[in-house]
Amino acid sequence: MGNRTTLSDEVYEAVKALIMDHAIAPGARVTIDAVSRQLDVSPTPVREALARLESDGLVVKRPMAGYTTTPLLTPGEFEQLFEVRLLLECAAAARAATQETSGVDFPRLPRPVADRGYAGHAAFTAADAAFHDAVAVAGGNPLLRDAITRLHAHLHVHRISFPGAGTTEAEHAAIVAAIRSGDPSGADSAMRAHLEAARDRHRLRT
Amino acid sequence: MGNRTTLSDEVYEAVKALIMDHAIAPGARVTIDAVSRQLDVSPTPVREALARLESDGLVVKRPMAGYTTTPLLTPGEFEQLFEVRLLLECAAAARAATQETSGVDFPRLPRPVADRGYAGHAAFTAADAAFHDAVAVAGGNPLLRDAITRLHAHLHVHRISFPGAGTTEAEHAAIVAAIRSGDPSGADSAMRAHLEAARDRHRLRT
DNA sequence: TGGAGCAGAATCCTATAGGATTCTGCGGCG
DNA sequence: CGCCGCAGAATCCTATAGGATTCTGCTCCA
Repeated sequence: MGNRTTLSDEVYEAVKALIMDHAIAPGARVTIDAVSRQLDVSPTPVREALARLESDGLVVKRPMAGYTTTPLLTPGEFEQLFEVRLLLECAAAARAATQETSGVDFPRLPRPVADRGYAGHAAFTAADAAFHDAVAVAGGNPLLRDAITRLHAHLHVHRISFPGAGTTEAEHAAIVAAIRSGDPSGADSAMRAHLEAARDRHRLRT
Repeated sequence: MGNRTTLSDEVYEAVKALIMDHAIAPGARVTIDAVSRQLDVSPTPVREALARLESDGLVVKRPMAGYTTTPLLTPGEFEQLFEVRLLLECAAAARAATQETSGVDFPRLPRPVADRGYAGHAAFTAADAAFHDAVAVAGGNPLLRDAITRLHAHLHVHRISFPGAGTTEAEHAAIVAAIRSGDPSGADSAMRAHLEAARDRHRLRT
């Protein structure tokens, strides 16, 4: 079949989802055989997927002793993550305001209706990640976007604290408005305000 | 034997060196079998190493069609890279000036002797990378340091243009002086001046 | 009681084999 | 002359097997 996706890629996504869903506890061992049995594939693609996840910083390898998931972000690392996000994402938003973005679609968030359980939270996280990625792309600097992507900010934040809806959508709208009106410093400020508010929202729960 | 390094890691470093040395041309195909024969290992660890290199952005995978090295940076991407470096490394230098760094060793560059051979250039690149990494570490934000590392800036620059010694050592000394005297804005400026000068030096040769 | 030592089991690491897919060169046709 | 289709070869992807290393639990001794 003209399947354009390889088994290694599917395993990669599956294991990433397992980590995100807390199906694998933070700091727990990830045995290759266990994953291969659970997903009913051979160890080879699992090994390949774990190698990539290690580069992503989601698991760590100890030679001859297997992989373990990275522990949750400490409060200090949480602050460090947002410090880097402020650096990169504010710059991307400011750049986006100088670009032609009339045809760009900035995804909206799902309505923060009453708790839909885990699935709802996961969908919210995914939509928020999509919005931030859209801003990064609109910045027009692919290397900057890659640097933002490799932070895996949403994944790490999701692991420690399921996002609260709050006023996120309004903050997003303010960012989009500043970008579309061609106001770089306004976009920078709006993104900064949004990230600092999000940081405070999540910080409350730790 | 208590060998603390696994074959996959050695292959990873070996292939990275091959790319850096232009032993594998930019944009050329990297066949798993060829690498495994050349290094005299089985394809499995090669596959694992290439998966990691793909996460690093040094090779790209096309499903069912193998890996190819990433092409050289275009002039546009070169500018984008330095834009991100300015964002991250200036912030790291400024942070370093607020930290206790009396015991930190900032590596010096090798004397820019008339050695025009490849080994000399490679040593210069390695020493320059070590200096910039030391500044990133001194910044005290491990996540910021990781973001800088993942840019693989020195590797990409080395591929397109062997570094010219120039006045690099003097610029480095200015950065160290600002950091040690606890002057964040001075460190930021010094790093900015250094990166912009380096950018211009390399830009001349493209 | 607490720590060192050892045997068994589990796991990892590497090598090899077989089916599926893609790439390449050549001939035929418009 | 240029484009399409096809067969052979090369390559990739996955599965399985065997040797090497680490982890675990128990026993023994100070």
